Amino acid sequence: MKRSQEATVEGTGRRAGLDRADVVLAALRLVETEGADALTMRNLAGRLEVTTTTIYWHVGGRDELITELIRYQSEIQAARPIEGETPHERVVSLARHIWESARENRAITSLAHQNGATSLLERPLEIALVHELQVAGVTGAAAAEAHRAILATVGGLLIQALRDESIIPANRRSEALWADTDPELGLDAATIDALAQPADLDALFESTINAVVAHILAKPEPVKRRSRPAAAKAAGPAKNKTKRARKSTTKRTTKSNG
Amino acid sequence: MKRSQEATVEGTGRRAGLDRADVVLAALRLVETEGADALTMRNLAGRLEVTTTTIYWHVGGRDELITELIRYQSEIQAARPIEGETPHERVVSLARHIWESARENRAITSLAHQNGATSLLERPLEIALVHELQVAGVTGAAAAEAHRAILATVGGLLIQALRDESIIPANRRSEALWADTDPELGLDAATIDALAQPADLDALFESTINAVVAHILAKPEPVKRRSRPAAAKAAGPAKNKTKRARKSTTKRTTKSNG
DNA sequence: GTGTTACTTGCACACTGTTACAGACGGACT
DNA sequence: AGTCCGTCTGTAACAGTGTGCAAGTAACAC
Repeated sequence: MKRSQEATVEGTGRRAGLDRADVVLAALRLVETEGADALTMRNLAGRLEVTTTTIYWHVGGRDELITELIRYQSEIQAARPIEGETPHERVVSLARHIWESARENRAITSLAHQNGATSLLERPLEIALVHELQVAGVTGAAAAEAHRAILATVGGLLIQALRDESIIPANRRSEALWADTDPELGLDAATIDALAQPADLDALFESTINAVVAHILAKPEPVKRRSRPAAAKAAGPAKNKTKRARKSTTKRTTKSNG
Repeated sequence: MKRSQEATVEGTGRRAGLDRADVVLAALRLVETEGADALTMRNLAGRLEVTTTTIYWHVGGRDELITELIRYQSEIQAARPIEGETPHERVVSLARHIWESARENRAITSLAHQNGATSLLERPLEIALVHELQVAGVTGAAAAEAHRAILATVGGLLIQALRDESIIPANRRSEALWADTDPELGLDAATIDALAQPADLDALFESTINAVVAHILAKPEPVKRRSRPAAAKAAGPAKNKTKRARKSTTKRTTKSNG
C-alpha cells in the first residue's frame, strides 16, 4: 500500500490516494488472509476505508477485479524452475508446479475455480507445459490431448484437495460417507476404513500423474490430421469494453521457454 | 406432482397440498429445466405457488433441500448395468457410468459440485466401484488409492466439461485464451490451433481413464503395510449425525421412509 | 476568478437465504 | 357445543450480496 498521503479526512472530495493496483493488491491480501468468500465489494471497500463506489470506479466491477487479481497471481506462480532431464521428468515437474502452487495458494485457487478463471490462473504454467511437450516431440492434436489429460488429472486431484479446506457440511464429505457405510454391502472392511481416512493426496498425485504422463509420452502420434486452416479469430475486435487498457508492465521473464 | 386438490384459494389457512417429496421433486425439475443457478427459494416457491416460508417448513432450508435432491438423483443414476468381462473393462465401465450420468445431468452435477455434494451424488456408483475393485483383488489402502485416482480423473475431466455449459466470460475460457496466444512464444502453431478448438472430451475420457485403470490394476499391492489395526470406527457410534434432530419447535412428520 | 477533470460519497435497487410472528383450517378432546 | 392444539400458510422483515445513479468536492488548467 502506498497511498501518497492519508490526505483529507472525509467527504466526497477527499483523496483516498488509491490506485487500480492498490485495489487489486488489497483484494489479493484479503483473499489470502480471509479466504475466497471474504472477497465482497463492501468488505474490500471497508478494508481500504472507502465506499464500494470507489472500488467500482477503479476496477469496474467484481468480475474485472477477479480477472486482474488472478492474472497478477498467475505471473507470480510462473516463477518456478523446471527440474529433470528426461521429457517425462520435466513434464511431471511442470504438472507438480501447478499442483504445488495451487495447494500453496488455496484461497486464490478456490476463488479462480469458483469464477471459472482456473485457466487464467494456470495460464503461464500451461504455456510452459505446451512448450515442454513440444520439446518432447509432441505437437498438434496429440499435444492438445496430452495437455488436457494432464490438466484434468491435476485439476481432479485439486478439487479433492480444495474440498478439505472448504466449509462442507460433515455429512457430505467423502470420508464421513465412507465411515458411515452400511456393513451389509459386503465391502472389504479394510478398504472402507482406508477410504474413511484422509487421503495422502501428494502421494496420490505422484502416482497418478506419472501414469498419465507415461501413457502420453508412449503414445505414437495420431496419423489422421484434421486439415483446419488456423485461427481467424486472433484478428477479431478486442471484445467490447475495457475502460483502461490494462497497464501493467507484465513482460514475463519467460524463464521456461525460448 | 400429486397435490391432492388445489383446495382452497388463498390465505394463511389454505391447504396447498404440498408434500416434502413434492418440494424436492419440484426443485429437481427446476434445476433440470433452468439450471443450477435458478434454484432459489423464491423461485421454487413461485413455481409451487406458495411462499418461501412454506418451502422452509417442508424441507427445512436450502442445504437440506439440496442434500435430499442430490440423494434422490443419486439413486436414479445408480441404475446402469456394468459391462465387460475383465476387471479392467468392468472398472472402466463403472467410471464411464459416472462420466456419462454426470454429463447427461449437467445441471444437477453442477449443483452438487457448487455445494460440495459431489461425493453424495456419485455415492452409489462409488460403492459399486469399490466393489468391483474388490472383485479384481484390490483391497485396503491400495483400493482406496485406486478409487481416489479414478474419481479424480473423472472429476477433472468433468469440470472441463461443465465449464463449457457454464456462463463463463469469453476471455476466461481456455480455448479463447489459446486462440489469443502470443505467436512470439515459439509454440507450435498446429498445437495452439488444436488447443483453441473445443476438445473431444469423450475421446479424452476413454484414453485417460484406460491409462489410469491399467496403471492401477498393474500395480502390485504395496508391501509396506502401515500397521493399522483396521476398523475400529466401523463399529463405533455413527458420528453425532443429527439429520433430523434439529428443528425448533414443531416436529416434522419424518415421512421419508426409514 | 471560471471551468474541467478526477475522484469519492450517499442512496437506492433488485436480488439472495432465513426467520419471527400471526393467521386460518381441521381434527380431537371435554 | 366449546375449546384446544397441531399443521400448515402468509406477511413482513433482517442482513447480506453486486451494481448504478446523481451529487458533491478537491485539485488542476486557464
